[in-house]
Amino acid sequence: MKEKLFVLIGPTAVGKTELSIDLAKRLNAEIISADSMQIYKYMDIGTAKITEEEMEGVPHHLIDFLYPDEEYTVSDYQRDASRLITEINARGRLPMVVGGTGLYINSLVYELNFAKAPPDEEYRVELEELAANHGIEYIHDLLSKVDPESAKTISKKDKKRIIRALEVYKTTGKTMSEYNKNFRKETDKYDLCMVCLNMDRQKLYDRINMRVDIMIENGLIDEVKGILHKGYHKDLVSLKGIGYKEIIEYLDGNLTLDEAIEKIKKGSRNYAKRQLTWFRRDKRIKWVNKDDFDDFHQLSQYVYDYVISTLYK
RNA sequence: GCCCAGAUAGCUCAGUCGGUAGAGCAGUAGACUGAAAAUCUACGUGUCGCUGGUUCGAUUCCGGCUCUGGGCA
Repeated sequence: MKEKLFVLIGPTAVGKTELSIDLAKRLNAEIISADSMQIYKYMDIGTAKITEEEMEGVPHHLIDFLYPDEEYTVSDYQRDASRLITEINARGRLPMVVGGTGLYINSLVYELNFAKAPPDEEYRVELEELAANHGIEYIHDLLSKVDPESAKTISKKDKKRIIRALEVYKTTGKTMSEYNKNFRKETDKYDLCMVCLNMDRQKLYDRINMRVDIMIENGLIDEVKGILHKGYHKDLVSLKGIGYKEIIEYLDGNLTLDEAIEKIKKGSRNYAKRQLTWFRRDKRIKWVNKDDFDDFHQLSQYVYDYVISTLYK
């Protein structure tokens, strides 16, 4: 008998948290977060992290467990979340993955076996410098020589992917395209149920804009200042998150507060759209539009029934 | 009330020496294999404010009107 897994995804600010708690209580579930920013301590307001009270006793995992300067990758997430899914099933409870980070989700529901090439910081720096001195095209040419197949699919401007592909080749001696042979194979490891919560685009954008204003009111600026005062450097990956990088620009005097706020709103809107693009391609996902329901209770009941009928038939 | 400047894409504006128009931003769609809230790709038709006139032809020139700034009273 396969392990059960319920995945609840959706764009930022759609209302996943509220729904997840209601469902978790009724489904006897534990929540595994799939959010690449909520993993960090001290980053609460800007990531809209759930509070202890809001959890209402539902156990949460992979949230608030790293310091902002700790490195954590998709591969780590895959390992940790898979282990938790097994443990929670063993406890006789339902593991419920909730979040919006598409790559984290895919690491669980597709057979992504990441190339056995952990990040090589030194080499990355070396390539960054080459790109800075000779242009990105220069390192793209390097890639063309060792892995023409990948070079063809990676844009000449996509520095990050070019570097990663070169890195994979350097550490493993095999090309990225070789590792990509089994690309996007759906996992059959789990008895799976996936739901994506969505709503009318304009309403979603209104909610996002409003939520950013509330974050500012709730003290996002002080939160960022506090993190910097603890000695964390602004170049950390964690502080590149939406809401953090812009407030840092404001604190540095490169933006006015209004400009920073507008930038956070726009960044969040664009992000929400990218999330939807990401989710759309997985045909296993059941889409649920909030606008189709009169109230929260009706929505929750509908999703509950769907989960029961797919996982416990 | 008078004078001046505007009115063109969702927004800010450019432009057409008269042949129905294009930038930035916003937005839309897509990609994504160890940084992923990251990174990257593609996409520009709108009664050129309304209404008369001149003209083969007006968004463009001329008149009137409406509205918006600013100034003078």
